[in-house]
Amino acid sequence: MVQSSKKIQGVPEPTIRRMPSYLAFAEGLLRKGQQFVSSTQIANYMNIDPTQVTKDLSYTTIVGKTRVGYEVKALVDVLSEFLGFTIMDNAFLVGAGSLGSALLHDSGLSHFGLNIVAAFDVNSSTIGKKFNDIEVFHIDQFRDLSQEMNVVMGIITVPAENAQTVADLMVAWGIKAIWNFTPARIKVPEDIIVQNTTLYSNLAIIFNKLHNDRKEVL
Amino acid sequence: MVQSSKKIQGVPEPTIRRMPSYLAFAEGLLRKGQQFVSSTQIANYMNIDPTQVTKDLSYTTIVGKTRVGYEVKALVDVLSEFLGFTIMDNAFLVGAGSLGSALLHDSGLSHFGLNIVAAFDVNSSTIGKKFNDIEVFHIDQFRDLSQEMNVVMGIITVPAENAQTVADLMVAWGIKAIWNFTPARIKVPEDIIVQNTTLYSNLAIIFNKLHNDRKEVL
DNA sequence: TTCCATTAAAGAAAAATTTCTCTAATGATT
DNA sequence: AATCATTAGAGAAATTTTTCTTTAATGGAA
Ligand SMILES: NC(=O)c1ccc[n+]([C@@H]2O[C@H](COP(=O)([O-])OP(=O)(O)OC[C@H]3O[C@@H](n4cnc5c(N)ncnc54)[C@H](O)[C@@H]3O)[C@@H](O)[C@H]2O)c1
Ligand SMILES: NC(=O)c1ccc[n+]([C@@H]2O[C@H](COP(=O)([O-])OP(=O)(O)OC[C@H]3O[C@@H](n4cnc5c(N)ncnc54)[C@H](O)[C@@H]3O)[C@@H](O)[C@H]2O)c1
Repeated sequence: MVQSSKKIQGVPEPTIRRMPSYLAFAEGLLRKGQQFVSSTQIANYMNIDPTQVTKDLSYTTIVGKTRVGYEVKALVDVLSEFLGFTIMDNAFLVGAGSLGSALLHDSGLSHFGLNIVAAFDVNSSTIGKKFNDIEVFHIDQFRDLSQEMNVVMGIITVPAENAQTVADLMVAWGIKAIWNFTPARIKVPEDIIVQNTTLYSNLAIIFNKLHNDRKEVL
Repeated sequence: MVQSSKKIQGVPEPTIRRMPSYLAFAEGLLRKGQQFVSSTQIANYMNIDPTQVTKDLSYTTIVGKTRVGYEVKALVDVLSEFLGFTIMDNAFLVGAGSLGSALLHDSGLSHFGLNIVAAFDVNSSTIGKKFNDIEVFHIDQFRDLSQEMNVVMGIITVPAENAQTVADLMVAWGIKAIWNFTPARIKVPEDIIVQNTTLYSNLAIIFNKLHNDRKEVL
């Protein structure tokens, strides 16, 4: 694949995927008042190898104490910081349908550094509504608002066939990253970050295991 | 990690994750009336390497034609079959809140072989409601219904702190696979299949790229 | 105090996944 | 008819990710 010439060997993607779960676990421990947590404990919770945990955490600045583990409070702080959950990024959501409105409702997103400032749709019956204090505007107002607010991310939750149209619009108005929930793959300029989140991939994995287990009667 | 003694080297998980997108693309081509599709075309759509596509498809029974590619209709059939989307599996959903009701609304799931037969909640204001013809029952009715219908999958969309309680309940009533949308990791017997779908992982990946790009001004 | 078991961390090894290379086939072009 | 360019597919190589091994540290038990 043709990539931008130099690719600064960053943090492995699987590592980044696991980190929000480490964080969620650590936050739980913090609430319960636990002061230290070992890689063994985290690994047990996650159902992975303990060395995987230490290796993952070695990408951050945290240092553990032999025979004790990591300080829970420090772990929460370091992971939040590392994952970029302490910086608030503004986002627009386009397609305030069933999935879109669920995302608007989700306060977890703002907890993790994503601030959805407005939603857009074309369906007149949803325009003007508010979900969790986020108002739904007509898509034509996209232009004006994106310039006013400092919006870096666009969330696409329209039907798959409209994904490209919406993506083009987002690119045109200077959005830097797109979180695409449709099964469609969108074409955007190279410098735009795209994250596809296809729930059906997860379904496929469950089915694969489920149906294989059925055959595997031995 | 301690795994069940023999692990029949199956299809790579990354491959399975890509397949639903191949399928969605092929279905689109089929609707447009295109008869053949090459790995190059698929790869271009997916933004991956063409040999990745041929390698992935080599796990299925389809055979391509040199200089022509794969027959679109056959590709759709083979992938649907391979991914288990032609077998209908029954599922229960627990937690008919914002995410839960979005999933109930989503007809994509039934298109991909998942038939949500009933939903459960504890909130009296949602009990009795219907989403997309799927009724919401009180969680206490879980027992009776799971025995009547042949339900193999449980979908968890309750707040994270209640995930384990719900999982225990699902296990107790003979469910084989759990699709967990909460950030919490649940503990279940070894033979139960668990698929965690944490949207915040995707968010972490976007932020990582977005914030790195900001620094990487060179 | 002495010993022991548990732990983080670093590096090596193994395993999994992706990318590259080559070959043979074949439709299209000259 | 001959040539060319594109393709699937197989196997090798490279890369990435996970797991294993070793070392050193240290809190708690004897
Ligand atoms: N609902 C789910 O749980 C779920 C699950 C997985 C994937 N998805 C995917 O998410 C996407 C949305 O699904 P949904 O269930 O929310 O659909 P939906 O029909 O409930 O919502 C789509 C919304 O987009 C709006 N819209 C359509 N075209 C638009 C445009 N050009 N500009 C702005 N708004 C537009 C519609 O008016 C509607 O409100 C689909 O691609 C679907 O495959 C949904
Ligand atoms: N909404 C989203 O877009 C979103 C995104 C990512 C992750 N999530 C996760 O999904 C989960 C649900 O989120 P949500 O936004 O739908 O929350 P929600 O509060 O809208 O819905 C939760 C529902 O579960 C019900 N419930 C609570 N305890 C229950 C129990 N013991 N048995 C049965 N039902 C019970 C509640 O009555 C409520 O209806 C959370 O863990 C959240 O982190 C949600």
